[in-house]
Amino acid sequence: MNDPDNPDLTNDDSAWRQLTSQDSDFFDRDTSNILSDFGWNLHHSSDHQHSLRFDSDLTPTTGVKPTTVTSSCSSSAAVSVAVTSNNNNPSATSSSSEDLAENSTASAEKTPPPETPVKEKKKAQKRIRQPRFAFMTKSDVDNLEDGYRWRKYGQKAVKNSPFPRSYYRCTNSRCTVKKRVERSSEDPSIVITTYEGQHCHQTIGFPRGGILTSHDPHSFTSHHHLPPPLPNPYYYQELLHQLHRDNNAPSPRLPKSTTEDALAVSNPSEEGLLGDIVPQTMRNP
DNA sequence: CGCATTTGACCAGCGC
DNA sequence: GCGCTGGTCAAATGCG
Repeated sequence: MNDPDNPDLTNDDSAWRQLTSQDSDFFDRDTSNILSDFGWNLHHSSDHQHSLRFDSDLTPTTGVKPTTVTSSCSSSAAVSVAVTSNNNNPSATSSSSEDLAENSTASAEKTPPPETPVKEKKKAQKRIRQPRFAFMTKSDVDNLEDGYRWRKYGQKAVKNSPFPRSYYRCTNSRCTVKKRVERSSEDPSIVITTYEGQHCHQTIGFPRGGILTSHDPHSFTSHHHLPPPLPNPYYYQELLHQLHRDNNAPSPRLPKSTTEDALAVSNPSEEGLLGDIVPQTMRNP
């Protein structure tokens, strides 16, 4: 990889195309329109900032290059979005950074001593990279309610951050979804949550259909003393499905851009996950 | 008692 | 080979 602090980002020119606000009239449209071009929808609030990042490899056979879309809105509704879709085509991603999720899970199934059948079984399992996405939420609460139950299985101090990173697994025994939660070192009020994998079951907390939309800002603003509610979990699930479909479809029209642009959006020297996810424009408005 | 959390140990990957 | 870091395991502990 090119930057250990930002394992999800690579400087590999062949692996990334990048959009920035300087990139043609494509960005004259607002963020929502941009996302809708990908079949995605953006939901944001006026006083809670959300940033989404998708890191998916659902379509290993498509020729679609990994794509990053970043944007920020200068209006009072502060929105910053970083969307990345990575296919799993080995030829398209020579950087080992693309294998972060796989590595992490492989680590979880570290070569076991042959004495335990359970571990042998684990070893025999073929790891499949899970789609990941991350988003930022301004909240005093670390573990935001998202409709699923999570069991904490680890906590680690993170380099360049005074705040530890917590690791959670979905409590559903058949569900392999994990999430990482950490606070931004620059803005402790921001919680960075990274999901890996897709739930294979329904939520336990939210009724289906309660998706928050940008047309309903009060969904956020009326709960100043509560952790900002996340959009309905199905929202993210559906986004991932959208991503899958789009990656199988003809490549969306994207203006070409330079790697320099890509690097300008996320400074590799920034701290860990934050530097990976948060566009510069959001961190330094 | 069952489940969740805490926390030190362990492992793999990577850079030097 | 060594050290650093991220990620996970698993025993101990806490809690309802």
